[in-house]
Amino acid sequence: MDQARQNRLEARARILKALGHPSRLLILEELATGEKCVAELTKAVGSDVSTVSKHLSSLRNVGLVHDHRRGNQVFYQIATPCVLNFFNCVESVIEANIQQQILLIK
Amino acid sequence: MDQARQNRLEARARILKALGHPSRLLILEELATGEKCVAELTKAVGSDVSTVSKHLSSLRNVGLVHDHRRGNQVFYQIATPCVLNFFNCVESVIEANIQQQILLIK
DNA sequence: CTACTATTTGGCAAAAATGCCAAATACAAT
DNA sequence: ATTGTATTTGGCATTTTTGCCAAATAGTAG
Repeated sequence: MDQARQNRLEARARILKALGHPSRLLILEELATGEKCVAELTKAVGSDVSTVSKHLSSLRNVGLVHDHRRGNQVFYQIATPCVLNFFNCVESVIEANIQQQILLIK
Repeated sequence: MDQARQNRLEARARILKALGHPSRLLILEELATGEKCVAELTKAVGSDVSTVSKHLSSLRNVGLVHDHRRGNQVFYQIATPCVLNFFNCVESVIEANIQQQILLIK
């Protein structure tokens, strides 16, 4: 496999891996309606604030969200609207699974 | 957070997690042109056949691919065409990253 | 049945991800 | 400067993922 293809696949995988966690998906859903600060997201997720902060770092590191400080709080927002297309893509796979009785809920 | 939402997020995360590995993305790309047997995919990936077999299990377990045996080989195919939409989604995020100089290649 | 090819599974060690607490940092207000 | 609130980082234990080898299983052919 050539190096360019390898790099491209790794870049894609990094983004998808960042999406592969329920809390991080929840965060993106919360941000879909507009920017939110860490405290708000922490409340929505229900984990320790340090845990949520690290999830946010994961999302930021692959360019899925942006952040900016206002006063002493940090607000996160979805980086590009197209991120939300993921949900449609995933949902159609889940739909197909249901019809084929592949249960993803464990 | 209500249980239904939690379940939905976990189902989505499971699919995205399965997509979060370069070899598994390569496999899906290979399958985009039509079904292939394990040996062919193993050659494309370049890992041990047992490793590739486990990657294929991951993809099958979340309903991204189907398999069927013909003779003594097993052929894999993409389960639903919409899976390929993922690549477009990811690519648009990568594009945005490049413009903002977030490098995903390490 | 035996030999052969193709694939999967078990087992294991190494690596990465997860989530908490405690400590550090950033900023605001007094 | 000190205190208080908001967020991030360090450290660490636990869990999960990864990838190889060896062994088991599935099927074909002689």
